[in-house]
Amino acid sequence: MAITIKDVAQLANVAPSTVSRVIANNPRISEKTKVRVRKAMSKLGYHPNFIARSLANQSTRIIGLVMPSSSNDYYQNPFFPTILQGLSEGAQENHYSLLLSTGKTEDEIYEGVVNMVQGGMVDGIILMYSRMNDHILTYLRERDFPFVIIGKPYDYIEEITYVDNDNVLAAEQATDYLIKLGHERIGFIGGDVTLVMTLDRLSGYERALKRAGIDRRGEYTLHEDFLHEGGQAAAKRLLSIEEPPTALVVSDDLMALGIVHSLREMGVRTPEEISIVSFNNVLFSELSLPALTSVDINIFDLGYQAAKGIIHMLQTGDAPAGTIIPHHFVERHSCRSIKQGAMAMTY
Amino acid sequence: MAITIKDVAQLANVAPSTVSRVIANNPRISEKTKVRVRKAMSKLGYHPNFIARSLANQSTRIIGLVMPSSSNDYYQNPFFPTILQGLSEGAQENHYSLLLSTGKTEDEIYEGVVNMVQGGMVDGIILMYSRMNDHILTYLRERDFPFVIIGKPYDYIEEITYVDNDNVLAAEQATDYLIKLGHERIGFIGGDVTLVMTLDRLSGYERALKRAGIDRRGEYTLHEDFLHEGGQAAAKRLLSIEEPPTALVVSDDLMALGIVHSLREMGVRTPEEISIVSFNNVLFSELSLPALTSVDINIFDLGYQAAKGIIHMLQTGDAPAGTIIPHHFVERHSCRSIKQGAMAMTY
DNA sequence: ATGAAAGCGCTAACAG
DNA sequence: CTGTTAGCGCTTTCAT
Repeated sequence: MAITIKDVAQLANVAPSTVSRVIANNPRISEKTKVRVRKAMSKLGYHPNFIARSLANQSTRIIGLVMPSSSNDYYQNPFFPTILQGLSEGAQENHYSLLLSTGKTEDEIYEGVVNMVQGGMVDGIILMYSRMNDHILTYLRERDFPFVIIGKPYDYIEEITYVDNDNVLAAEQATDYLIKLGHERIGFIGGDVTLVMTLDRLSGYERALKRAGIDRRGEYTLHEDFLHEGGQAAAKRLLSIEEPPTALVVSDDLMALGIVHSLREMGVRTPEEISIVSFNNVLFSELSLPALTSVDINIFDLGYQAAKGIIHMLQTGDAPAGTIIPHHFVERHSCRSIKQGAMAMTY
Repeated sequence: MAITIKDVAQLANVAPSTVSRVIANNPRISEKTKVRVRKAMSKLGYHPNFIARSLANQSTRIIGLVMPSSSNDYYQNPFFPTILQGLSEGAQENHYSLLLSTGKTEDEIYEGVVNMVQGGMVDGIILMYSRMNDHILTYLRERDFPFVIIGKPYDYIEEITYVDNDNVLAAEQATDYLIKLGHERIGFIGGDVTLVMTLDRLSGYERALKRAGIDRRGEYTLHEDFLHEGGQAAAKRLLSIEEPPTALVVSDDLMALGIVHSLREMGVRTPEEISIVSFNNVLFSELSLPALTSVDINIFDLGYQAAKGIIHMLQTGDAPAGTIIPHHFVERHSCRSIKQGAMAMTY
């Protein structure tokens, strides 16, 4: 058995409650005894027991992290660790810890969250994604349990604290960029259609086309899980269209890389024959060939602000509204102008 | 206040301890009362409180995860999330949770670990790296606290439970491969030199050279943090050598990508002018240009087995020895043969 | 300024 | 088979 508050109390000749007060740095304890107690603590190598404290306090200073159930893809994407780094830093600064949800299927994850919440393991939850009709979100709302969502809520946006980019605007700008380069046959390759992020980027894409007076073609929009097939399916589909697009807006760098790769295998070169702009600007976007033109969404900040947000909620009790993290466009070498007479922008 | 065991007891007309026994599915309770108690539980929506249980049991069913302090690089590398996925799956299967260490500096991390351990927050620890003279390792050993290390222990290898690849052999094979292709001027680009993994790969590289009767040249071995500079520094250094290497063994795919990129910018093409074999075989190794020849070290398994290992230790009390995860060589297009008369192996 | 005592919710002897 | 009781280690009234 480890050193407890009682051992310290005994050595310092005070009551356990006094030791507790010293730990909390209660001002009603005289400096003298504080010093004496602290000496006893370090002499014994005392360390407070978190579990006991949590039980008494009804608070653990632990934040639960919930990942989407399509975890395989999520884990593979550099998006995930970066956001985790942001969360970690935000938590650390306020002396909070992070508990990971495990579980592969949606049910397993749901159950895990219920255990975390009802089991009193966490003071708050961060949902690392936003999707439509999410059971977990509903559950947390019903119980009125503090949570922050990374991404734009699908419903009840006024009542939920979230951290997000302006994905509609970002996608609109990305599409605009392609339009300015002279492209009209522009496709959109999205990720998981149940994620609000995907929907937002799609509507930004549509808005840009509309404003430019370009008709949107159904066959130019693809939504699938291309990570594992490395974009093969998407590439084939695109090339089978009679009038294939000359440019693509791709919802994610890794997907973009897969598509570039597959198209190349089928003899279509980027950016010579097809221009691509993608999202996230992860580290390898810069290192790939061609280097990817990408929208940097400040992934780290997304995590950092989410951590700050939930901690703020827990400490003050009030729920800040949505926080929008700025994005910026990073032009590299995966797009070329197809205006008549323009120079090719190649690597 | 939430529903407690007492509420259930009252409704079911039994003592709290009986409810506790029903939760534990104690065989000494009659089916009748079990049913009655369970009915009461679901009627009230009872959920056991983890904290209280942990305090009484002196066990949390939580495993602490410790990442290296050079976290920036670590987080950026797809290695990290994949290993986490393995850990997560191994934990989930046994109903354990994962607590992340936060903290950027070595001191912060150390303090975090001490809090986890002495605070009773975790039953065991997984060190996600192995480095020489690690304070944390020493601390855990001194306290005789259960832990598993991912990577080969630098010291006391007989006394520590670990999960690792045979990195020496893997690097030897990778180097052999290049030698067989006719290369003699082979360089080695390692990562953090305090990581045992780096040392092992270096010695495998040296062993292969030695066996082939090739003198090792000091200037062919580079150790730096190339992630952020995208390999610029390494590329420059290599090209400044009078007789630059014709092939490289690179300790990590992401680094390899950075070097390929930088060399390309300086006019040196892979694999035409320089062959590269790297490690880890992360997803984008296949998608990059050229696709990287890489040693697949089964990252997921590394994590999965580590989780299994610590849980086994916790449940049985005995400490399994080292587990070696097999690796395999994945030949792609980043190397070419330079034997006289041989065909170039290009993409 | 400090001590005594109750209690956070659960488990585990010990009785019966 | 089930109830009683005493903790797990800490916090927090309520006294003094």
